[in-house]
Amino acid sequence: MDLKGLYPEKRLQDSSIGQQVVADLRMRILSRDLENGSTLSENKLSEEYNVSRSPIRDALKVLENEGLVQLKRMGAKVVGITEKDIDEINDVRLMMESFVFKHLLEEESNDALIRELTKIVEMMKIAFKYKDADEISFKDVEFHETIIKSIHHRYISILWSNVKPVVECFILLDMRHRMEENYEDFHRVIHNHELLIQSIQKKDKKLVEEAFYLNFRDVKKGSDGLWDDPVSLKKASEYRGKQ
Amino acid sequence: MDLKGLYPEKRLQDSSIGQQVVADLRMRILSRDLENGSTLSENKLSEEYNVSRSPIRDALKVLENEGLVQLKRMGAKVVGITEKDIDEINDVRLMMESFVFKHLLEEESNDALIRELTKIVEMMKIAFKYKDADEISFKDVEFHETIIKSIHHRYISILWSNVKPVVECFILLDMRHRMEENYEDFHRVIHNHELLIQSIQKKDKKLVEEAFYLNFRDVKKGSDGLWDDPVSLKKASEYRGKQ
DNA sequence: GATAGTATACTTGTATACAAGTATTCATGT
DNA sequence: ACATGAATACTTGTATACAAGTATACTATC
Repeated sequence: MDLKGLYPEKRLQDSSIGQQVVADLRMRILSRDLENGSTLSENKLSEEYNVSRSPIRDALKVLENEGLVQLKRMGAKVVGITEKDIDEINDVRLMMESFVFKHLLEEESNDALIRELTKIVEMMKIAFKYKDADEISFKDVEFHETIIKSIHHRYISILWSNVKPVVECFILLDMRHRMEENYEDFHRVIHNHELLIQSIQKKDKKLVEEAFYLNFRDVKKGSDGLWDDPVSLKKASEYRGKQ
Repeated sequence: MDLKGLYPEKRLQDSSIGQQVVADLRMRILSRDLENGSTLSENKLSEEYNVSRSPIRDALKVLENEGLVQLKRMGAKVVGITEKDIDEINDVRLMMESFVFKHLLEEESNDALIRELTKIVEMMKIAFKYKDADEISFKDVEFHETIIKSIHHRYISILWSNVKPVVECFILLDMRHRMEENYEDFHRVIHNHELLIQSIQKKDKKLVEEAFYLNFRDVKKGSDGLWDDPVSLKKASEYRGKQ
């Protein structure tokens, strides 16, 4: 099988071919390696990846669910994402996390959650120290996932599982981009997460919303223009760290 | 192919076998025809439905996305839904529609939307007049979908598309149940939708949230106990109208 | 040259075949 | 009686084959 390798391969260790193809295609779409509006053919893809049509079919179905392709009568049309879509994803992330926080207020203690989040941020710092953009990304996603899952609300978890792959993918590209262009940004990224922990701990509704808002706004600012700039995107997608 | 036929067949006219199986399995899971906790085998299902494994596989993947089964190493474990899950679905529906309304406030005119919603409610009334529980259900779903899609927000639409099938399914069962047990409820169902239209028209944030809340609360009240009562569920699932 | 009709090369959806892996069962040895 | 281990019957994931349908291109006709 011939993946483009934009997605960290160690994360695909025990995955089926189908899942590997999904991860690869997703990265290719978000990084514009596959042009928006172009049409993917199951046959051509299966040739390109040197696998049969079965895993390709599976992959395209998953991508359709995520809104990255449209399965038409003939071929899968690449939809991809623009700057506006990133804003919209963050819209719904903010919506979901606000929802979660409302539920967090009803719990008697958040100690376990706080502890877990603190651990993740500490690991983010290590990843930052070693300039490992990918690891920072995964920890970032894990941070937010941990918050969401903490309220054990089945349907908010299902919603999250449907946006998570795209979020993960765009954070990966975003962080790689920052690592090259806005290195100092990471201090703020980490600071924002610490702020979030504090405000959750204080159960201060206003503070939390501010922290959420700050986080998503900084995310936007740091990568401004990235998603409509094919050159930066290509660079980011091919970034492999400095070590 | 041998479907159980719990899902209105006319809606499956041009669907692929895979899609038909999804709809059938979904209804069977929600109506407890397939017991929660039981394990589905691709082979057994393909025998039962007299189709090959391919469409069954597709179906199970879709159901996994919706959280109705868990694809384990051996077999698909039926998760199904309880009364609590219904509450949680309505939680996220309320969250999503509140989000949508916030965006609606920013539009200069909602006339087209109001017109569309009014049309749908009128059709609901006709469906009610003819005691067509299924058609009422579809119009109910269409009503909420119309609101959600009206703001042309890609990711809220994607989220909706992921919960829609389950919502549709549980509304179907719910309405069939009411048609037999709480017939008079429909007046309130329709009234609630009219209320919702009015409050959207007035752009009154408070009124809308009240209307949303009322709608979802009444939904809950009207079908209280249904989801933990296998007998009622079975009756509802087999309901075919009085004509 | 324009148009209608046909042939061809694609497409998807389904069926089937196969390989690799896992649970279960049953027999064997202690 | 109980543990160990091999045989069996399952499972999934992938590959391949086929049927039915659709777009494209070409040819024949006006």
